Amino acid sequence: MSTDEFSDALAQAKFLNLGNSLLRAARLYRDISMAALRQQPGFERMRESHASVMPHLDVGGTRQNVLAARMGISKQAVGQLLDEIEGAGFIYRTPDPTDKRARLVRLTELGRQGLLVALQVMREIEQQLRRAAVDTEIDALARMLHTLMPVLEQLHGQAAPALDAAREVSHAADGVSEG
Amino acid sequence: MSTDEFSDALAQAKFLNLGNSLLRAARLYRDISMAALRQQPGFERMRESHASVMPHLDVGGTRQNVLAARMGISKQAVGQLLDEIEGAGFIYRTPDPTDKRARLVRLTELGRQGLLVALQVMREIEQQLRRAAVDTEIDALARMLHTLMPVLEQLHGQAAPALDAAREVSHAADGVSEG
DNA sequence: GCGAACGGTAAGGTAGCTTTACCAAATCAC
DNA sequence: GTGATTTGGTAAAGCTACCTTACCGTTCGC
Repeated sequence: MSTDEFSDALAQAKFLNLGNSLLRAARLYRDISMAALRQQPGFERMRESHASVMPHLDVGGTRQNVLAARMGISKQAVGQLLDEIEGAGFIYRTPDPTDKRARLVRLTELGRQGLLVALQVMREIEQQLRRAAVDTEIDALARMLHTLMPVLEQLHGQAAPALDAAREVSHAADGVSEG
Repeated sequence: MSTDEFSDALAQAKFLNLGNSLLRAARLYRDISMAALRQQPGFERMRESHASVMPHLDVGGTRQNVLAARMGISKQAVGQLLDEIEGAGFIYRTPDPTDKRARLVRLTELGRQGLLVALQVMREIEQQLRRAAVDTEIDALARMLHTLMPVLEQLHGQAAPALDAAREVSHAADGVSEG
């Protein structure tokens, strides 16, 4: 491969990158909303991980293992996280009357208010986006992400098997050294 | 606020969430591509952070502080990261002839191959998406993210000041306790 | 030439997870 | 009903991917 060919490929890699765009947009959105949230009285010290739990809580209370499953993280991580959030006053835990091993996680009044504020913040960001960009694009973006998600989930399930064709290019590391 | 009203708000929070969709899509994309990359011989132990450096490298070599600036992380983090990637054989470092303090980071042949494989993997994922979804939507999605990015960047710069209106809802924590 | 700025390293800390190991309650097997 | 297994949760340690503070040597501005 010539240096020119490689330069072209490199340039392509920098621009043809849907994943990177998604990641950057997601991070910006997250940082913007968290900054706004932390401006509200009572939520100054809220962290992203705290916020990520809230939408998974049911009104009637939720078991920790259910939270873990919904969030896709380990029970231990959930337990740790909840310790912090409980300390911050957003949730409380009560024993589950139907199972002596289990505990039910519930939002405190402060936690409920937090959720509402977060909701409002999200609406604000959307409005700002609509104001600055072409209005209909926001809806379209949301719709697209929604339709693409199952495809991504499926690819994620199959993971590598579906992407064997990449091997065609990859003579990589077959007798390559240099430094 | 009634429980019903709150339930509605909670339900809304779960679905009206552009940021969450972005984040989930981004993570899925990332995990899919990394899994595919790791299937290639020579890249079994590559991590996401490793991959994230590669596209920032110039053909002629790049200084570490430049990398740090481009990636938006500290010089120390870059140094650490590069130690690992150097150990894995993807890059090498040479003294900068024009500045005795600096070192230039360059891709090894293996590193170049890695970039090409990554590029191919990305193309594969796009093809899969196009196969499964409406073809034109992928282009539109990329275009939208592209147009929305500056808006997000700007909001991120202003951060909270632009989102004061959220305060209208937030009587939160004004004389709230309960547990 | 001298102080400030810059390129980079060293050491220690933190967030947000994971893995392994465990306990007690609940459920199943028969 | 008793024993084996599963389940809800905790404990402790480790890991990744950063950051902060502190520092050293080089180079630049003037």
